Amino acid sequence: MLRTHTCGELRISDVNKEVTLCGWVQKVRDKGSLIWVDLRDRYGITQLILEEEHADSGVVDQMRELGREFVIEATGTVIERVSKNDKIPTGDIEIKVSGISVLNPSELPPFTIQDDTDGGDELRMKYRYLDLRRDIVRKNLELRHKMMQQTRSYLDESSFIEVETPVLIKSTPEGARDFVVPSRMHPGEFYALPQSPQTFKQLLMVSGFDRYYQIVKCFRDEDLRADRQPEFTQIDCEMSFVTREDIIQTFEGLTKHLFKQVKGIDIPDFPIMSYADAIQFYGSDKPDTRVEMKFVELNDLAQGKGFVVFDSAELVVGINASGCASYSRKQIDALTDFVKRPQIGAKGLVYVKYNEDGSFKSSVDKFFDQEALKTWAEKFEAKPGDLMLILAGDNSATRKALSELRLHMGDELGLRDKNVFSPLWVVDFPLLEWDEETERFHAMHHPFTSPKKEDMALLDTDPGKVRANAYDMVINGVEIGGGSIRIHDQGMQKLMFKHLGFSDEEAKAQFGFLMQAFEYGAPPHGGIAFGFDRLCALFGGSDSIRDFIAFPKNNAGRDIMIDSPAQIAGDQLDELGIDVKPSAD
RNA sequence: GGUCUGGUAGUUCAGCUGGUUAGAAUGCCUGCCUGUCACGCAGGAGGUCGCGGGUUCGAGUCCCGUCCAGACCGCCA
Repeated sequence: MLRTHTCGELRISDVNKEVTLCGWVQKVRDKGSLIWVDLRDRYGITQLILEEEHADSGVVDQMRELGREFVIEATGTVIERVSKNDKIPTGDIEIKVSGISVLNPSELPPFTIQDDTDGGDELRMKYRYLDLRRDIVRKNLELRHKMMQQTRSYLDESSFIEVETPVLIKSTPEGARDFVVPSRMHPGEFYALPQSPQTFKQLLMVSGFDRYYQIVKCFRDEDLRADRQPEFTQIDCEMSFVTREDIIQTFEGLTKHLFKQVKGIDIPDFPIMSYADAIQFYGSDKPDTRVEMKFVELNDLAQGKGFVVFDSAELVVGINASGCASYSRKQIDALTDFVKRPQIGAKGLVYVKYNEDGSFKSSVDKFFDQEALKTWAEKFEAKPGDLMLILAGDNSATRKALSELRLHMGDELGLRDKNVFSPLWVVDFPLLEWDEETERFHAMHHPFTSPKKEDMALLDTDPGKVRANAYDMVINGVEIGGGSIRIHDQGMQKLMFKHLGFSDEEAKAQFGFLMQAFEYGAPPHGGIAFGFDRLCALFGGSDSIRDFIAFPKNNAGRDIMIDSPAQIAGDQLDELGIDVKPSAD
């Protein structure tokens, strides 16, 4: 070992020890006859000191030549500091340097290696290896590591077996776009990277593994977001001989275990909410329940009074913002602008102020008298001092818009605290969703999701009404995990493919191996998959998953450090039997 | 595919309704400093204002196009 200690471990009790430290030069402070160097490694910072008078002049010169991020080895004696620094754990001591050697000099880094770095995102990503030297980014990866260890420990103790499934698989037309990989040995044929190990884990259930998990990379060739990367990590799980309740119990347990072990927080049992309720009361299938403000529907009270916006609307619905009656005209105009943004697309916003004196002031006073507005307030359970915000229009678009407004008000009122965690299960999703473009149903979750027994009869009469044995875990408005009880009966699976518009031949070509497996004794089974990157970001208090991934891609799916994706050489293309069209421009 | 925001010194940014030689902070370089730890003090270097075109006597500033980055909508079984 080049070093005797790390830069984070020496304390006052180590005084007089001869030590050798290795690390990166964080900072040189040359005070003339006193020179300090902050030496940094993964474990912390230790201060080196040299007194010009009492030191070898060669060492002094070497010390003066050090630059930021030089890698050095320094030998010396641990001494107690004259003036201590209580901001760092090693602040009581420093190393009186007797010898120093530069293991490797460094170019001047393009940004400062500090928590409050002066570097912008693009620069940080281009020099990600330097960015990862920063404390806060490294801590995010340490958090990720801990989450991974605790996940494995919990699942291992619950008799789960981690099994690796292939990464080179087959493309399917359903769902997200696949990343494809050309095959050299089979020109014109392609592998696909898995969007999830779904079919393989179901096959493992057929094989009798009973409890499977895998912390696994998955790939989707879709547009990115702050919380979406083209390659991402799932905690993928499957269990046999279970009901929905068993899955919920097991993985609520995993989540509570992680909160306890990683954050030291005890989380009470998760509420269970139906998809229908989530949409009705929150306008979203992933409600942020840190915020109250449930939707209140006003069609019965607000329609037929001559206000054409309400009268012509499919839905009149609002929320009550507690204590916001004091909002100024300017603030309410800002809220109106917010809902009118093209991304939200509401036509306008109706407000009703419930003044402290018990009177009402609204933007629809022309159509509704004080008595009428009082009945609204009662329905909202509003109190004097509250502000009711109401939208009207087409059912689903209006709910969506009000959901955005609800979250916005939650932000304004400071209700979306990063240190508060509000998990819940959303269950009974629709099995099928009508797709206007292709004019057919497609599976909301995936085609292996089982319908609820009591809704089976509707499959032929009203397929859109059939509910699935599916569940999502939602925390603070983020979809953290989702899964379902699967179909294990080949007849049922065939029926499902039929409803999804697959011909027998197509179903066989795509998923024949699964249908065949179901003929050989498939146990009832179900599972769940967690978005691991999102879970880490949630635990780390961030909306973006990028800083919880060592080497993430940017908004356009590009890695600007290694500059990928990139073209490949012509003879590589030839070998693969691929012709690349010249680009359209 | 679309909407919005941004691109000016190594870096983070300011630069108003177009008008002398484009600024600040920080970083960097030189010198000074015996208790610094966001050290301090003095001095210095550092710019194709993303790129292309246009309007104008004159463009960092206005217009058009384009590239890059970020957030979002569509998309994400």
